[in-house]
Amino acid sequence: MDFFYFGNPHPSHDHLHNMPPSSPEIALSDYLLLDDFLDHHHGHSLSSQSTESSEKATFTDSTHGFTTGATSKNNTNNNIKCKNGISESKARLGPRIAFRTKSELEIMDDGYKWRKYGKKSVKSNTNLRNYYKCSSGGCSVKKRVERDREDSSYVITTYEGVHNHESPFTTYYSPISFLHSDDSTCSK
DNA sequence: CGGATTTGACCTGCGC
DNA sequence: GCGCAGGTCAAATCCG
Repeated sequence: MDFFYFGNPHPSHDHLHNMPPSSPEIALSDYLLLDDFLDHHHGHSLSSQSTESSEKATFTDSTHGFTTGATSKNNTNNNIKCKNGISESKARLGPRIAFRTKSELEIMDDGYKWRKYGKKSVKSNTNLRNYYKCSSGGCSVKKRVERDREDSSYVITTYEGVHNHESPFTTYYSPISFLHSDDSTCSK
């Protein structure tokens, strides 16, 4: 089981900077560290497992690896597709990371460009689940976005895989600079 | 017109 | 083997 302190500042900062002036307040509230955990607990337990006091997340090297590693690419290349490519989806793309965000918006700009490829209602959650793929060529990272079953004001975002490219966001915001700066000092 | 989104169909895995 | 649930595909549609 992979453990990650999911404290990558990119999602929150980028999101906040890209919010329109009229957007409702959004606060990162819960970071969920999971891999196989997700397979057994689904959305319902996710919310109950999360902690309300985890606003301060730790930014670690593993998080950096999350953005720059190449394992997902290798996995994809080595995988043998069935005729419609579904087997690719069954192979693990890499670490799976989920976090819960209090937001009225489901789409959070995390610095990457995502293409929506599916929407589904699932039994474990009365809300619809949206499926996204990274739209960067050769990058097979996926994410699922769904509203918390018990509290629809929260959005559960699950990332699966590792980006094999830099976020376009890093052109303007270096991770290093984030590590050494206050939140309040972030600006474009 | 090209890229993004929608949505029904299809596929796979799993439990019974 | 069958049915269900979750995940993905791809044609149709939308939108800038």
